[in-house]
Amino acid sequence: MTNDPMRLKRVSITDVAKAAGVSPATVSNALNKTRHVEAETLDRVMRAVRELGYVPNAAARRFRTGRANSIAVFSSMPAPVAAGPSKLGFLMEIAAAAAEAALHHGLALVLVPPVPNAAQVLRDTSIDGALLIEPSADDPFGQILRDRNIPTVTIGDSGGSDMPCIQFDYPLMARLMLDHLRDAGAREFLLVVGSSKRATHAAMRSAYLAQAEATGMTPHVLELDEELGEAGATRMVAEILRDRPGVDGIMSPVDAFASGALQAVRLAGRRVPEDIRVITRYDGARAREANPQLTALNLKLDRVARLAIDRLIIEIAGGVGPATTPAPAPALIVRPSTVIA
Amino acid sequence: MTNDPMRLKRVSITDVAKAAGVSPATVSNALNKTRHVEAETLDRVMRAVRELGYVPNAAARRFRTGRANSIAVFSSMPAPVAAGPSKLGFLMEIAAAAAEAALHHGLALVLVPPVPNAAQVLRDTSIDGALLIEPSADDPFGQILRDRNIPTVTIGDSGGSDMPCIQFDYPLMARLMLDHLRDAGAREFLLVVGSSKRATHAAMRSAYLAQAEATGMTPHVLELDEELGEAGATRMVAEILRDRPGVDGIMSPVDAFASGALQAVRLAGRRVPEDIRVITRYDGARAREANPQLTALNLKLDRVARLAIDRLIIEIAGGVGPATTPAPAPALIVRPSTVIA
DNA sequence: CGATCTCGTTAAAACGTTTTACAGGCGTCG
DNA sequence: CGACGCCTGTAAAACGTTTTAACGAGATCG
Repeated sequence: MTNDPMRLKRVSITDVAKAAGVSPATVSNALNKTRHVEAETLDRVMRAVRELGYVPNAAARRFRTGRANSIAVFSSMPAPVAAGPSKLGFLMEIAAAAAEAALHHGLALVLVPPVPNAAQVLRDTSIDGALLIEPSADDPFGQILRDRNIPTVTIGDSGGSDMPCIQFDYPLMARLMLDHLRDAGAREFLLVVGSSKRATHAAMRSAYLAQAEATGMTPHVLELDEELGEAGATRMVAEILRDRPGVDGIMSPVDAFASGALQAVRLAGRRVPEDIRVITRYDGARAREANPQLTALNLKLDRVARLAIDRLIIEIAGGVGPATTPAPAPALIVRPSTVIA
Repeated sequence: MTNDPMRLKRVSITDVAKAAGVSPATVSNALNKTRHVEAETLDRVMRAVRELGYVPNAAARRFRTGRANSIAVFSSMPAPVAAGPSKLGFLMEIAAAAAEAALHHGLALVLVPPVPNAAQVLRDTSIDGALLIEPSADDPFGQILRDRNIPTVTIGDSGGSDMPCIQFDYPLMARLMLDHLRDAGAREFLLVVGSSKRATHAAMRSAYLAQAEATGMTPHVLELDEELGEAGATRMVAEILRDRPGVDGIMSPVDAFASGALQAVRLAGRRVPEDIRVITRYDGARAREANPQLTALNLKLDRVARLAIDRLIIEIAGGVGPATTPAPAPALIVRPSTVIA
């Protein structure tokens, strides 16, 4: 019924109007309930809609109203440590929960993986708002989103911008990891962070250094380009293990680095966790499938994603909301990489 | 520069035209390279664009051209067995790879999780095409997509429709699983399938029955509503294990069912794999994080997703492509749930 | 009873872009 | 030299919807 053989022109609101004997404006009002229309008229309109199989042109509507009914989720974490086809990570976990939450508010979620030409999404498709995951201080997506003033909520940390943020408690995360390493018996441990300007690295580093000073431990900080990914971590950590035989613990906020470190330990012929304990922050596929499985933090990303969507809705509506919303407290998940089963 | 204090009206193509002293049409042609414009004119236009900070209105463009520059990925697998915030699955794995591939072609990917109001995405946002994952014969999304004649590529099986398809080799999948179970020593095994009309269930069932007949094995098929998810599988499989003490193997195309079955075996006080071997089809988080880890198939979903995107591009362009494209052959991943380490 | 208000409806404008049809200039060919 | 074609540019239409301003009819009020 709805489409005739020769791929006819789609039926428009004026066709409906004509069929129902009313004006296009009335049809619009009837469908969107923007103004009251008399019951009898409404009925005629609805019947015409049904008979003609009218379905509103989303593109035209979006054009006219300026509302896109969709939001995007970005992450500037480079591919080697973020999502990859087989290594679903942070981004995808948030995307899954966010998509569901967004849909609940009538918004579609467009998924923007960390590839070089990702910014073109902002040029070629219209979105009402964006989620930005753990931006660095000089985040490229952050720049563009701000320039276009697209309502944006950041997840983790605002990266120094004034965008609203679902704030991770980085100090608490660091403390959980540090304390657990000590409790597990480590006395001299290595911190592996990324070299980007992300809050997670900075916070982890300062908490680590503070603790080192307090306990008199000699600090070892390895700073790694995130592009190097897991293999890079293996290589660099192996070097350190050779130079600093006293190291008996490794912590990293980046799961790819931790899992790379695990490799390095194995290659060095040391045992996990007996000789060296390894702990990471993000409990993703890498942590759970490592051998031995990695102790990590439950970041409760599904709840974080929902909070972010809720906050973004406010922002899009032009309402005023809190500059930062605290994320739920992370919880330690103890696994065999730090304690003997 | 780009936005003045009082949140001024966005600069449009006519503003640029005025500033450059040309017509809007020329600006359009200059930007899109639809026609040649003289070098000197082009230069004036580009300068004006830069100075005014013009950025084309994606919504208007999409409205005018009818191209949305985005595609959607749907799965009608109910939430209990498909993606969930913490159980990233089939859908998300394909989405991740598809998003990357799509972006490569200048298309954004909108992620449509299996929630009740998912169909509204088709009403409220415009898309050029869709990916539909393993549709059942009476798939609700399939219906709508066909009605609206939105170019669609199905993944796995076309669900009886005439949509182009990246075809899984279900018989081969079944054979790999059946043969491996036998090789691992199982002699009387149980097949757990969903009750929906999906090709995977039908193919698995018929291969199973054929093999049973050929080898003289008494067949046990458990058909389960997909909505029941993992817990439902545990309950029902437990019952069967009680009634049929001879069962020494369990296979299921659905990872949630297999992992539920694993629970049932444990509850029954039987050992995996010594007493009962368990094998599943989809190698997702559930399979890899189960205890013991589940033997499964590598479906090479990243390559499947890329194939699907390539095929969809053709379909959107109105070109003619193959009705079915074979997916790469699956490969068995042997894990402790079927053989002793 | 005239003025004012409310209610349902409508005509027309507006959104920003691409595209179509045309115009003028200039070179080329017959 | 006229006809024709090519090249660069432009005016105007078109896309389908929402929104604004206005309109007529009836009700209400002074």
